[in-house]
Amino acid sequence: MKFEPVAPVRAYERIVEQIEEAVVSGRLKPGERLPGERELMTQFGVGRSTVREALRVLQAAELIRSRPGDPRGPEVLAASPAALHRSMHRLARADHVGLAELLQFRMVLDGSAHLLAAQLRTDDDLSALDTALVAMRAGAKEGFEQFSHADVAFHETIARASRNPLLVVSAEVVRGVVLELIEDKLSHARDRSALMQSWLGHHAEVLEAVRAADGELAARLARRALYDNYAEYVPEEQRALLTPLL
Amino acid sequence: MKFEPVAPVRAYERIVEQIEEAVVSGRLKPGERLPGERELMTQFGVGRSTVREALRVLQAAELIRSRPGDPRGPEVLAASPAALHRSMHRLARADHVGLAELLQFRMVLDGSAHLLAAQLRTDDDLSALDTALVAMRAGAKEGFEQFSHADVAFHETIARASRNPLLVVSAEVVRGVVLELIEDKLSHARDRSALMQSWLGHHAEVLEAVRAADGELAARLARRALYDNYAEYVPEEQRALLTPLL
DNA sequence: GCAAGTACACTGGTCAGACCAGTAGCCTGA
DNA sequence: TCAGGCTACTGGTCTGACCAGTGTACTTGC
Repeated sequence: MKFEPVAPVRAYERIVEQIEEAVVSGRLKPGERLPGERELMTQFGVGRSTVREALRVLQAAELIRSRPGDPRGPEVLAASPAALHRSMHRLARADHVGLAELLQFRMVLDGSAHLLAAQLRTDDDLSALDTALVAMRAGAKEGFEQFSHADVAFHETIARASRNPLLVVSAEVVRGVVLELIEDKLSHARDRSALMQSWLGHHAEVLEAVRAADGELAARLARRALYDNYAEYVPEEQRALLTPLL
Repeated sequence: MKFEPVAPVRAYERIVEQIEEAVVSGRLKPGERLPGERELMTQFGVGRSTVREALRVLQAAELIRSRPGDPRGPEVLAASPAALHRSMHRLARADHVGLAELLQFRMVLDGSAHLLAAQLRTDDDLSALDTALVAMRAGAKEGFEQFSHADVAFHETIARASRNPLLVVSAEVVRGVVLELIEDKLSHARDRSALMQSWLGHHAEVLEAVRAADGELAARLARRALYDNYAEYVPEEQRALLTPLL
């Protein structure tokens, strides 16, 4: 005979559960409104502070948003990767997850995205990629920031062409965290224009592989590009984590 | 001239920022204690409800834990993937993500985990995998639930051997969500023992590839095993999403 | 009739004070 | 020495209050 350990369940947690269930199950759709706090406290039969703590938790999870003065009540938000981004960022800043692991993960995700994109891409995807690459060439002349924006757009186009929202979101999150970790080093990079030229070359190659529907090649090129551009910021003894992916 | 939009900053958010900064920067180490709520309200110069809402947010982010009655105050927790797990779970349950996408993502993650595990595995990893496989064989005789447990353990051992905590967590989360989506169908499966035998065969093959340090083979086998076992639950017209990974 | 402006009811954010169940650690008595 | 009880204090919850700010409906001016 085995018993489960029990933990006291706080009132606010029960409220969070109920509302979260209603949101993720789709019974409450994005844009819809929750009753106001005073109404919720009668519906749940608790005090306002309890209701508020529940709403705080839901708000921190990016499920709802409440603004003072709005008589329509708290708004149910569309699912967004913001919470995922935050928790991954926190985890990354904590120990156990360094740049090496992040970069490795990004090589995995980006590589797979390229693989899938190359095999599932439509003509629309290809032309979107063409324009993205053109924008990168233009951005390279204007400045590093514009170039970065265009670069991000290119990667997002690839991810979208993979037809997998989880891949899109994860890749986006990991890319963001990686960039945050090295943006200071990147901004001190000596020869930015050489950097941008190198990236442009990589991207053009990748695009050709995608156009040729050669998934393996596109994936390998993408991973290689990440390695070439970022490995120098990874401590030397950890680069062994990355090389198996090349 | 461009101005940034401003959002009013709530008092509790400032408190969250300060404490979070102290935690992630390492100024507050896991196991250490925060002052009690009444003490915090004097330090921050706010009311107790404000302090509590801040603590709720931090608690939802798995940064602290507070228990009533403990005179030492709220405890700072070690960084854990629990929050990441929750947010990814929520995102995956949200719409736009069906079984096909989940399975595709899982094939990507598991495949990469196997690839890395095969190339980075130590002898300890190999013996852990051996015992996991033995446990699966034993579990197959006892019942489906024991078998499932052992199967999960095998996958987790692989993931850990990949040396990437992000991969471990993501794979675990996606596996959990996939299982949630099809557990009812799985429990109605006609011939469970044949199912278990098939899985056992797949795992043994994979293990040999890992032992031989053949990453490509291990990855391909792992993806193929997932496809063979789960593709039947994916609507036919969406299986095209999965085949590029085989 | 309609647009601009205003008043108001109500929202969420915050505070103060209170009560309760439950805990950690001390303190007592054997 | 140690089991058992005591107590001061914890976090969880409730009530009631005030405020700045908002959306709506109404009024005003044209």
